[in-house]
Amino acid sequence: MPLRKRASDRKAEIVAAALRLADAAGPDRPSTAEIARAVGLTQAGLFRHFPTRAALWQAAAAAIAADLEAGWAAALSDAGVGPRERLAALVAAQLAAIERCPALPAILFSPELNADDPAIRARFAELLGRFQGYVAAALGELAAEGALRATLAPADAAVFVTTLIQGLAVRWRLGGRRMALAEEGMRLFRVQAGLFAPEPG
Amino acid sequence: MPLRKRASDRKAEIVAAALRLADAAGPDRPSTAEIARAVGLTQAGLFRHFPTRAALWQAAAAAIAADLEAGWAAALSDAGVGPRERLAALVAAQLAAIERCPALPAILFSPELNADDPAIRARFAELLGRFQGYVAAALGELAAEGALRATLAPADAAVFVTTLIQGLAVRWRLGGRRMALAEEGMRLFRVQAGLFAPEPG
DNA sequence: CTTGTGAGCAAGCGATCGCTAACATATCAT
DNA sequence: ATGATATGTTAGCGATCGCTTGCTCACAAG
Repeated sequence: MPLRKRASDRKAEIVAAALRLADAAGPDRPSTAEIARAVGLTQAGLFRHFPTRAALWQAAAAAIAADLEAGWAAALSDAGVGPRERLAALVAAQLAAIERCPALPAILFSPELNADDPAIRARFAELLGRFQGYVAAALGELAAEGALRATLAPADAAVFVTTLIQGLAVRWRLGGRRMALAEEGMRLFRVQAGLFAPEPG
Repeated sequence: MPLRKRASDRKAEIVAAALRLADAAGPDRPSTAEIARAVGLTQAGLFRHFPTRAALWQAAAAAIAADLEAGWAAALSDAGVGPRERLAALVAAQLAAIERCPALPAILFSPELNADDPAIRARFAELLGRFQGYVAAALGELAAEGALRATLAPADAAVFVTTLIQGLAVRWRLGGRRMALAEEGMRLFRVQAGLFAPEPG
């Protein structure tokens, strides 16, 4: 094993450590010294790879965006059968992404990262909007099929779905992650989807 | 007007300023200097009223708890007619509390304040559990009346209700508070409650 | 009018923050 | 083998952090 790692590997390592630490301390919270220690570097060594602390978090934001988008793409492609399966795949992908990076909700929704950096803020807003759009689109197709209650607007249903995911993630985090997020999340999602179905009468 | 204020007034003023600033910067974020400037004191003057910075946030947590509990008590008492009205009153009270203190969700759910201070963490966990309990109890009564779908467990329904509130609060905050939280929240709650009702057949 | 106390300020402490400069060495290309 | 480059280190900068010290003075009680 080489004593020194390639810059690309180090960058990924640093970003991963930052996200891991952010989960415990809060978004934007871990200091450069903490992050450096986590990857076995001196604090100054960090600045070989990122010109500034803000750049580090921009890279972290980009990594998050890439991970989310990959998950959505997979959900939208291999579940091509119908809107019902596509919706479930989207929810599953989102829950899986949160399990992979528990700091994700805190990072996406917290003001710390957003406040300072308008670029990150805009990027995250666009990300959240995209997911909301995918969910709403699937629900719209369900409505067109008559698979949604007449009294339930697809946009409202999308709010129910996305707030359920986000709320469960927060609950999972606060509860010390004792429950299995994906399993419990999909169970509740199926219950919710059952409520969306039109009355048989 | 006296040049100097009574300590009790100052304390309340300081706590209010801290909560107001926390909304913009994130929980636990505003420095003692910022808070002091907001109330027209020097940074050192702050420590006449709170022995430590942590004590300030403990007082803020207590203020939040008192506000929430007062809202719940009102909702539980004056809506004594039935579980349906009680549930709506609880949701309305929670939305109103969030409108009064927009930093509330961030403070309740963020790790910054909780991580350092186990006392605050426990207090907030108890608060959230209480609200969840009130909601679940009302939904349980509805179920006993046969006013809930047979396939819908009251505990699951309570998750849907609380995650809706919390999710809307985050959305409200991120969207720059352009929507009217209470109005939109109650509208969506009513839609959701409609989904909970048993099928007429 | 005096006096004790409570509410405030100016100044500065040690620690930590993000970041830079100067220097060192592992690794790669030739 | 050797020079160039990339990946590190040590040391330290200025700013800011929470907090303490020593002092001032407004205000209420006697």
